[in-house]
Amino acid sequence: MAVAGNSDGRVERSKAAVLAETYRQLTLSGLGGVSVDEVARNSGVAKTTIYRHWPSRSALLIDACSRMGGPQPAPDTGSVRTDLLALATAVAEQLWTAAWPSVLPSIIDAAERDPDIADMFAQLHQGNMAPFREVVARGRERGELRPDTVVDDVVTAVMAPLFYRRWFAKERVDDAFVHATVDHAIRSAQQT
Amino acid sequence: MAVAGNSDGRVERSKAAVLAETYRQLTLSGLGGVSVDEVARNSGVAKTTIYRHWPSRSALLIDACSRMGGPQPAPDTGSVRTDLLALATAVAEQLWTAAWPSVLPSIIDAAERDPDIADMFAQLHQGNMAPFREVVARGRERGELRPDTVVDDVVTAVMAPLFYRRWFAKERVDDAFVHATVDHAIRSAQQT
Amino acid sequence: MAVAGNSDGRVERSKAAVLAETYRQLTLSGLGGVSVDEVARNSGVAKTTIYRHWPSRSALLIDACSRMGGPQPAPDTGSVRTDLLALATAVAEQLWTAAWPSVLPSIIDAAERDPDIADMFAQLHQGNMAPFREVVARGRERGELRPDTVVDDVVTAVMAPLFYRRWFAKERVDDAFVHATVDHAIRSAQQT
Amino acid sequence: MAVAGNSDGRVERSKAAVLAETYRQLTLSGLGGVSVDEVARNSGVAKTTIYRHWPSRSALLIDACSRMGGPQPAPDTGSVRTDLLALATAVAEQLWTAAWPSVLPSIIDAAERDPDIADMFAQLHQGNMAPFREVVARGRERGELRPDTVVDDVVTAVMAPLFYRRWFAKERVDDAFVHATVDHAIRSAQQT
DNA sequence: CAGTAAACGAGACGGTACGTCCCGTCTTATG
DNA sequence: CATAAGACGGGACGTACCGTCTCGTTTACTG
Repeated sequence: MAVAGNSDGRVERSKAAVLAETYRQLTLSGLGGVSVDEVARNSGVAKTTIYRHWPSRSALLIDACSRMGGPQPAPDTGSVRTDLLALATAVAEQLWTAAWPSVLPSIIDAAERDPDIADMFAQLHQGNMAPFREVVARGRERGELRPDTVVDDVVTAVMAPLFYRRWFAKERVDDAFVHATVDHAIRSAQQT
Repeated sequence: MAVAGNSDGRVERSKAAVLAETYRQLTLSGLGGVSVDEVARNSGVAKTTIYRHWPSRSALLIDACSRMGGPQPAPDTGSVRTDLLALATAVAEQLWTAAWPSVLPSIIDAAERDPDIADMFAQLHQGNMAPFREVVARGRERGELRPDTVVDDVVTAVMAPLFYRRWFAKERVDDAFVHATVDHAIRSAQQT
Repeated sequence: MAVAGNSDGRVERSKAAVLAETYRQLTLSGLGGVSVDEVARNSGVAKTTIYRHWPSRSALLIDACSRMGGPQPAPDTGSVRTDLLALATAVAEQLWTAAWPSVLPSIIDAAERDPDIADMFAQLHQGNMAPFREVVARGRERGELRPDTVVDDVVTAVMAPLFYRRWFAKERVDDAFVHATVDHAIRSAQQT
Repeated sequence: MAVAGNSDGRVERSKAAVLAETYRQLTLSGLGGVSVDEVARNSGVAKTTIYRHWPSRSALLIDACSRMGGPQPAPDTGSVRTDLLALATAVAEQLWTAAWPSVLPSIIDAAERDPDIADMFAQLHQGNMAPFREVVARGRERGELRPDTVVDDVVTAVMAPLFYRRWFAKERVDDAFVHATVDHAIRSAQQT
């Protein structure tokens, strides 16, 4: 029967090749720099095939984007501060060195007008923030933070300055900045 | 003499019509959604003329963007907190209601690869933040903030959460959030 | 196999439509009056497609021109004079009534500067003169003309006055003129 | 009064500069290769001024063309044959070496559709042929040619082969060809 | 010698064409 | 039935030219 049709490995191979090339262009030039023709040329997969697997350029971009920035594991040192510091330092490092952050603005831009992309980005960001939320939640349960602490507010307090510095101020953050930010965020959730 | 004479108003009229239409498209679809042909069609200005005034589509976009978000006047109530609250509330309001914030991500995206656009954006953002910087500097001089306060850090502490909520979390901020953020930022600069 | 398969008739249809419209414009306004955009508009074939089949406007013109003035069959009445008269009369008729002769000057003009067009025109004219050459050659073999007759000289003697009258003198030739010209040409090749 | 207004030499100077540059472009690229903008650039005369003196590009071209190929003086050796030979040899020489013959096809092409250009060309050609007509007429008066000789037919018989060889056959004519052609033309007008 | 009118340069303007690149649809032949 | 190959219509890009226009300056003749 071969109902699922996965027996023929071609589909997987095509999709993989297309996504790989799409990802490559994505990191080079952002969402707007991805050309279906170019993807077809460089991946060796025919344009027809691409449009068979993804209904539109947009869908392909969504698919490729949603695989970006694989999930960090949440550290568990027993201290919110240490955990958050580890996570924040890693994110700060990536924000200025990895390829994928340069794609974020174009995704956010597209999300501004395309609900599907907005959904994808929400999920993507949700995934990326998961370790932060987990670490904060654990800290609250351990009593390090006030029981009425709103997890997202703490996460926001940690992440927002990093993103801001990456894209609005152009200055790269150093360890001191990350430390101060994390301390600041925690203190807010500890104060009476 | 009067060689440079602008007495022929055609240039002004053309430029104005083009910039207006460009701005319109900009707020509708971001940087990537602006088409020179479309601008020509809707503005009644010939494509040739557009290219006579701006050497490239990019230059036109830069010009149009740099006129966005006119400068807020800096309030001076005698209290940093009140001043910052007023400014932050206004910005928060605009972030979710005005047309131009939806263009920001596309600008930031373009800036990621185009140095000219990066420069324009730096200047634009500089301009938009000026009142904040002024208000904070005044507070520091009045002794409301520690003398070693770094102005930009305070501004970052106020703005970052607003931007983060606008584009990463999709939740609109309320007055309570703005208050908390401003208080938080000020407290950091007051603590011993 | 059949790799090259022309089974998809679209190419043929596109090419035909484009060439037809090009020919139409050609006869109306000469080489210089053919506009690719106009051809695209009137033929219903997209400009992109036109440039897919011809690398440049020039190539399209060359292609369209080289199909002009289909080959006359060479008559064979057994007499050079009768044969030549028939051919020359037909040419004279066409020179003043058909559409394509009006294109010749623009081709000759272009050939003055563009070697590709010069080649095309040489071949085109070669084709148009073929029946004349054949008829003269046969007459020489039959002994009607001296054995050392240079075929091209006879053809020139017949054609040159017709062309001259068409474009330099504006007077249309009549049968008497054609007769005199042909007789004259033949006599030159018969005299001792 | 100063009605004629020619006292101001600027008009003459402008016209001369424009015509010179036009002529230069004309011989380089034919009628179609003349660009008013380019003429303005290279002549130092403003486009406005050009259009002040000539109502259209076409008019400028007509003006420039009509000054081409200054009038040959008609030789008078006392023999039609010698006179014609001199003239024909000179023309043959020019056809392959001078600059202006390369413009003729584009003029003829334009004449095909533009009556004004047709008139200009008729007059131009008339002027160029004048010496030939004069020489033949004198020969007829002297009795060298039959009294019922049609002048234009003799001129045609001499010129047509030269033009034909220049533009249809690409082979340059030699002295022998010119001699044969002239002899041939004269003989036709002598025969009973 | 001041005033006027023509000629001029500089260049803005709307419009059409050029040839290229991309998008998303389509048609066909091959595995 | 997935695929490669590629034709197709459509839209945008940035450049060149055409002929019209507006403006301020120079030049020469006038009163």
